[in-house]
Amino acid sequence: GLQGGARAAKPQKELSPEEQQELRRKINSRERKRMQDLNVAMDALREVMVPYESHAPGAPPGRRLSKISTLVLARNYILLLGSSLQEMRRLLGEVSIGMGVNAGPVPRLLFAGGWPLIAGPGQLLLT
DNA sequence: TAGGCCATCTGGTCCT
DNA sequence: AGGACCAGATGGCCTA
Repeated sequence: GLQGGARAAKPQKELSPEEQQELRRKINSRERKRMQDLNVAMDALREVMVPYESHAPGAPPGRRLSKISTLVLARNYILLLGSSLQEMRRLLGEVSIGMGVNAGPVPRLLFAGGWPLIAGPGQLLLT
């Protein structure tokens, strides 16, 4: 019988060592391409995070963000945007109650200029 | 030199 | 069947 189960599908035809080598080369090449595409996406995200560069945990000024820092910081920033939106809606609600929907100045949203530092040095927490 | 970060290879599993 | 996705292993490079 088939010891260990018949799950592993064996190739229709046995491959010669040369063919095996060629197959490996193709698989490796695809994997490299996949990881390179991932890195292109990571760079695009990094580009949007440049204001963080000098604040990256453990990163001296001018140092590019590591992958992990890029992801953690991006997540934190998204979270911050979410709460900012929530706060903005709350303020807008106050204005419309006090002055009517179409009247009055729109409350100024105060952004501190640049990106808030969410994760300080040594803080790489996913919470 | 130890630790962090990274690219690559590899074998396994999942999906089309 | 073949490609995509994933995680473990390994070795190189760099910095404190």
